[in-house]
Amino acid sequence: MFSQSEENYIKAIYHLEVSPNKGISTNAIAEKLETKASSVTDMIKKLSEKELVAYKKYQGVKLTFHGRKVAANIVRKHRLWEVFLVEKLNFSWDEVHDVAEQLEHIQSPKLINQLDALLGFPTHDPHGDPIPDKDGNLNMIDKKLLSTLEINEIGLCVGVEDSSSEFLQYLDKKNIEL
Amino acid sequence: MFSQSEENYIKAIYHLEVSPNKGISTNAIAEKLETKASSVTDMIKKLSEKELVAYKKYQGVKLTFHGRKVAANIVRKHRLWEVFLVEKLNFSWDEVHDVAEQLEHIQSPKLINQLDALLGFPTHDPHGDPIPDKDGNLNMIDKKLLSTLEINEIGLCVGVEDSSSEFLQYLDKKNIEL
DNA sequence: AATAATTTTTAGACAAGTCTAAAAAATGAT
DNA sequence: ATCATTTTTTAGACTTGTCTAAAAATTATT
Repeated sequence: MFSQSEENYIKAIYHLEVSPNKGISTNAIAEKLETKASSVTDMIKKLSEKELVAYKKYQGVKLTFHGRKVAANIVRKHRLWEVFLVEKLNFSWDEVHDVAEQLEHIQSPKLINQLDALLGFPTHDPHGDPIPDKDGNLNMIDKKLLSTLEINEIGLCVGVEDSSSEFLQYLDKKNIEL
Repeated sequence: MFSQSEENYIKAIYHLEVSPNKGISTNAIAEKLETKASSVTDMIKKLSEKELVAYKKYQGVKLTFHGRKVAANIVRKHRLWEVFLVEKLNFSWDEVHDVAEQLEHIQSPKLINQLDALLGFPTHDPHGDPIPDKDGNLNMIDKKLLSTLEINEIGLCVGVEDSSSEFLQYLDKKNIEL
């Protein structure tokens, strides 16, 4: 399997890939993972050897098909654990991230499938983000920023961009929930 | 906190300590962790610096009070996760060990306390082993008759049912004492 | 008690993952 | 198009945890 570091890099690249066209810059990854650009270069080489990413010097990096599947699986685990923490263990939605960050690295397909079942096959995590299925696919829905809504325009709040505790608590105060 | 390796060593020493009197040998730890004696010596030095174990060269190693608490907490987590896997995720008792081995390293006191509650504060894991409480105490002393011990099962003799002289002298002859 | 066998420790090496500092490539500005 | 700035890569070093091989200490045997 993959080391925790490798998984963290793969996931970071996955999250940075808005469109799968252009490569992700070394600096962007370094910033996301709070590490140094030189460390990113090193790790990218290893991921490239394992064919999880396509990499050409100075050109940034892209996930391969296989890499994207691996990433989606990590995200799937992360989000299922978040649902578990909120639904079963009474965590609030702003407390789950750090723990889920650890739990996502647990290696056991059976564990995840049974957890999925225990939770009733949820489609979204507590922040409203979609949970990839076993094959790494997810159902996209069209979202717009709350700040771009017109006055009197009606919408259903389904997710947040910023999942910091401060912001989530601010939303709670404003009685905005998913 | 402690690294996974450190935690694994602490737990191994904890499990090897049948009576807290004599030190655990380097070789015994190496065998339990399927590693080499030289690696054990290296790690023991680090644990000793952190005051988790008391160590004197060539004399074996013993957990400190603090070390024993840390160990009990890891065992607590391991066994609670085992209960979770069996009770909530339909694992069978012989499937849980490897996954629990991973889950025991997750760092979140709230997670463990909530899990404990979800499971109804179980006192024993699916193998019948007792679960330490939050303070690391094994409240109920699990007593069983010596005659019911399996071959190679380890126990600490804490009392006798029959206190006749003949029986006690028989125990002396077998070098069994409290 | 002296020697043999075993256990433990030391010394030196290696892999993974990270860092700093410097070199190389790409990008931006005049 | 050239020079300056930014980004990326390389080179070398450090930490953690491991290993092998050899030295030192302990334990067992005669």
